[in-house]
Amino acid sequence: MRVRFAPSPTGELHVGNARTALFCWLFARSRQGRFILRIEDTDPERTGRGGETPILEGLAWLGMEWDEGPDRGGPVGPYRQSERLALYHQYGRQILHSGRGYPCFCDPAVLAGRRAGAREGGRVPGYDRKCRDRGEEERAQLRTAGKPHALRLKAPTGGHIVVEDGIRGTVRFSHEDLDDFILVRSDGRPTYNFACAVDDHLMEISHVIRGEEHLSNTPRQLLIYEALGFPPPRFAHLPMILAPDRSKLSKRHGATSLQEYREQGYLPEALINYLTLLGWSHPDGVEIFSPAEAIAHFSLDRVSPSSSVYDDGKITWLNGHYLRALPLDELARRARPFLLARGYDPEEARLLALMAVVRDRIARLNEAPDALDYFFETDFPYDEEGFARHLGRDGLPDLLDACRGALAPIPAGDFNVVAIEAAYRSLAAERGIRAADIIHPTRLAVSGRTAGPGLFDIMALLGKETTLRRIDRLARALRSARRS
RNA sequence: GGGGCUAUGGUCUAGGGGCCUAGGACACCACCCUUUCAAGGUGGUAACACGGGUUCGAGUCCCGUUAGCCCCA
Repeated sequence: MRVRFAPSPTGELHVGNARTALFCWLFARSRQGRFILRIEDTDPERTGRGGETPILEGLAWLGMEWDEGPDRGGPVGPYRQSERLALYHQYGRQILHSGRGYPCFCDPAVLAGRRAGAREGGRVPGYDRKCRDRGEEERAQLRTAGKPHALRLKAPTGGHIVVEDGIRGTVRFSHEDLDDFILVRSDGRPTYNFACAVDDHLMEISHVIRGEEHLSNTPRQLLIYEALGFPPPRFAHLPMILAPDRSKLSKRHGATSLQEYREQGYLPEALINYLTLLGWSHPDGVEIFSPAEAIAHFSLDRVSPSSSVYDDGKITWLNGHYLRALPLDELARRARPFLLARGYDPEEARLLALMAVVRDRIARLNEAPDALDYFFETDFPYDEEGFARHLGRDGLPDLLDACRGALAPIPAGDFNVVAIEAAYRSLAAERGIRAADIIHPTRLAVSGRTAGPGLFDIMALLGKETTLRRIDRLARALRSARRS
């Protein structure tokens, strides 16, 4: 079993491509096969500045190790199409000499214009086969005249061709709908279909698993295999991933590249789990599982044929789940860079304590700096609504003074959750009020917020001195706000 | 314009003729827990695109329509 993932080096690994790679990988691993990486870089327009590095990094980040590829070689290299040009030319000549193809001298610009015209006129935009029946003499003449030419396949004109798809079953295409398409352009570059067929054969690919957008290309590739006398591989076309509005997933829908997911604090284990669920289902209906678990149960017949809409809510939920499942030190290790980016650089022990207190309240690592900022900032603002609400309570500044008084006797070294809570509960009891009546204003005082971790946890983490200072600060702010 | 693929709640899906008064997950709503917010627990709302067939019986098979997507580009 040999399966390949063949991305263009666009400078980023798109989620759709990542999912394709994932299913190829799962399939290969589930069948003790080889997972091969091939870079399709013959089209300069699709070959972005970033190149292939982000793609390799993305795959590695998700934990999909490949057995052969441009960076590590293998028995059937090279693994970049740009380094295989001679091969395409060689097989192009074979097709030409065997009479299964012919040189086409038509001007590409003229053909493009005619295609556009045909489309508007409501006619079939296929090639009219003008060069198909030229005599050898005429061809030689044109060639010596230096006229540039492309190589076209002499496609069958009657009957039909059948694609046996591993996910969709039998798909029939009529030969009439396939024209004499180009194999090698006049500038020497192979077309996608040609390079793909030649490479898949030479690389001994047994299963071509790719996106549904290539299903319509498959009969063309089958024709190439036939012309070359190659036995065709098996095919399977994966459903596409759509944006919430059912259009193609693009940047305006948020994160689309793995790099972006990483920057937003998604965990690779959550992403890979989510992507596996997009189009495949575990036979036992389980939704949370490891790659190893997926490999153990993976099969193409559990892949759904219909395209799926990417659901931001679900991946976020899954990420939160994995975040909570992480051992605390591991969570801290992963969160550290996100905190550092904000200039927060706590000691290890403190970081662990902070993460313990927010881990249930964040779904992505990049939320950590916001969730923890008041532990690092001193002049944080107060939540407006919260401040306004407390402003309306008579005697609150005095009550805050009482809170301070209740906390003051606790030695700084014993300023822990138990001691603080005891002090607050007895203060509330003494005054005959609910603990909540002092807890809420205190929360606003120490964090500026109305929501967050348990108040006693926050105070203990802040320490006695900072806690008291912040209680004073709010009391002062309330008093001056009431005066004005 | 032609060809192809697809069609179960808002979303991901289970289902491959009777086990379906259509199951699970996310989201949503309610309740519980609780100092807030989360997390967690419990419960709930919500779907077989439409129309024809085939069959004793169709979400499941066939045909058409519609819609979405893909390819020729």
